[in-house]
Amino acid sequence: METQQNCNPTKWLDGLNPDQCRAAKHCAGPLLVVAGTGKTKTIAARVANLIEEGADPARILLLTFTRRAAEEMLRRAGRVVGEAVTRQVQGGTFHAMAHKLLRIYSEALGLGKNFVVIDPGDAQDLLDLIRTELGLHKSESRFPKKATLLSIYTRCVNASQPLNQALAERFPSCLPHADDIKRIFQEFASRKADRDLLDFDDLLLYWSQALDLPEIGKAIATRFQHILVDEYQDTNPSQAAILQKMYQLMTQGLEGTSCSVMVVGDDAQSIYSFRGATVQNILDFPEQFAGATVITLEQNYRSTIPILRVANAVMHFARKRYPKNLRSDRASECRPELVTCANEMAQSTFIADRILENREEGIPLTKQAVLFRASHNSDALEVELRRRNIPFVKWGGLKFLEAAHIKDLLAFLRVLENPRDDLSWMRILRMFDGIGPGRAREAVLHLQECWGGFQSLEAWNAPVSAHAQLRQLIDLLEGLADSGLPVSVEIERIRQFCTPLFEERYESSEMRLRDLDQMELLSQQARSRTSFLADLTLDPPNSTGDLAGPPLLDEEYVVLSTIHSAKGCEWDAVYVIHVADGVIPSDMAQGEDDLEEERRLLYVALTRARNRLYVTFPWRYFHRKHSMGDAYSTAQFSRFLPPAVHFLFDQISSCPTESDGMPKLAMSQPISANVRARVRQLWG
DNA sequence: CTGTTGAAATTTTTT
DNA sequence: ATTTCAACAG
Repeated sequence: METQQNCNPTKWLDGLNPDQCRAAKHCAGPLLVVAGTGKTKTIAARVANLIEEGADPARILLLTFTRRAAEEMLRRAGRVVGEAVTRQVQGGTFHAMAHKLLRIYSEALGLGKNFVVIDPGDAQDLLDLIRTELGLHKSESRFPKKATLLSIYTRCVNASQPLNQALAERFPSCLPHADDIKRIFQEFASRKADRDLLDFDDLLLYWSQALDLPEIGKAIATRFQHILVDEYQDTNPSQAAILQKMYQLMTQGLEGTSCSVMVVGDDAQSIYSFRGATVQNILDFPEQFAGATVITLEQNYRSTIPILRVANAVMHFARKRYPKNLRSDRASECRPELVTCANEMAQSTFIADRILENREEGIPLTKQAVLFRASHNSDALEVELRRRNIPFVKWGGLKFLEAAHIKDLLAFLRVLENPRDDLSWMRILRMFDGIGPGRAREAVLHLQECWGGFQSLEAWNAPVSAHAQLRQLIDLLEGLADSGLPVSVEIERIRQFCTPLFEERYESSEMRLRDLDQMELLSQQARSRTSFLADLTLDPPNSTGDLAGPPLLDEEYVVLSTIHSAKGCEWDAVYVIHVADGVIPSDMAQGEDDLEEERRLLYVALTRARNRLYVTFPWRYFHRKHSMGDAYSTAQFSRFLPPAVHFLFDQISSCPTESDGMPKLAMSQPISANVRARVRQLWG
């Protein structure tokens, strides 16, 4: 490569251009790197460089957006300095790191030793519970639902906005209920505190608060010497505050030693404002961190020139642009394709055909991905791929943990972990005959008042229909409570207990029970129940598929992913489907800022492609909304791809009448028997 | 209060 | 298609 002449001939800096090299070798102080691509490489090189220069790997903190991203970077760095060394690097998401630190300092912080992290689903349930208790569910005008309540709450906490402002800006329809919402939130907060429950937002909040305490703050911050943060454009004010405090305390506490903070991001790729993220964090970095060095990486290493032209064209019409001149020297004859499909079926057919064609031409399935706005956008395609035996893995779809039966299982584990977790108690008790929300609450109240181990449940005046089940429950919990048995054994016993209950309660109980077996398998790797529960909530497996074990290296599959989940990834061939108005931008996006975020979302999708890019949309699509009359309507191409930019594409129109009679291509050679088996197992 | 039934409303993105 | 809500019988 021609770009390495300015670098030292040190191997971990090989292949970096001068700017990347500067970022990797930056020794002390704040550093902002604004970049579209080449970030992963730069961060990995910097980690390696720090270690080679003598930094203690255990005092490097690498904060990323997903755990997968952290692993990838450390894997790369590990190739240079050795895996044994990079394993010591502290890496993960803000939330996971918060959890780790809070476990260490829980007592000093006045947190219960056995605090439990609750996922957004639990938080919603708790909000719902409070809402009904306060009798707000039957007010005359429609009261916001639990999901809405949680997003309002999250917004207030993460953007540190007062409730009224958040409501006015993002949820104007809820403004009339402001007072009641406030009451719910107050109760929500105090109840979590009473029961030692922390939701995702609390994790950040507690970390931030802990840093304000003189002793503990210093102790936490000086554990580290160098902090690196990826995807900084998608951090929220709460995370920025943590970073700022951390750095301040580090510089105070480590006088004489050099320390650094590096953030990497791209304002054009900020797509998480719905979660409170703000691009302002990147823009304000030089002010918030005095003396910051700023490096811009303008060279795009990923995409070919024709692909980059399309991406740049999309951003060209952006209302607010932070000019960046992305260059590529990857010439190509191959122009992106803009495909109008007659309907969703035709779109699926087109994609499946192209995937196989590209595979014939030497692009393995693993280097191809289909991206879309909403997870259900791939429904029809999934049917088609399955029909043709094309293996695929879907990212970011239904969350495994959201399944009722998995929550049931976790409720048992949580009660063992923290008997004050009344949410979980309610969940368990409601499985029994004759116990509904009312009785369950009664029981929980009873337990709270006179807790003396699990047998206290016996003293509660339960309905006769549930007596036998309750007796069994007490035996189960007592048998497990302080037994020191591994989690997998606990799950095995719980499974036995649940089997008759599931068979009565659920339609497809066999499938659900098999899921519990998967959980048992998964838990065999866990160090303890505590860590098993925490890992599961902070880094949930996406589907049953993730539980079937790590995919083998020789397995071939196409990735189907929401655009959000595709962040930071790249593929040789990328298909972006459903690029229609109403999908991208989503009908939900109302305000101008929302629309701009949708535009960036499309930009992110397009720039995932290295060599080949296909943009498709179905012209006629089916409405589920009004089942009478007009079930079909016609769509238009996304407004972000106006006719003026169509010349950058090869334009194709695929008609159903043409392909109807044609023999469909199918996977000709078996890819590998175990993929088949796995695919069958997943969806059969 | 529970558990069932049927009608009505509602669909983004995720640590 | 799924979830939420109201109404009613036990």
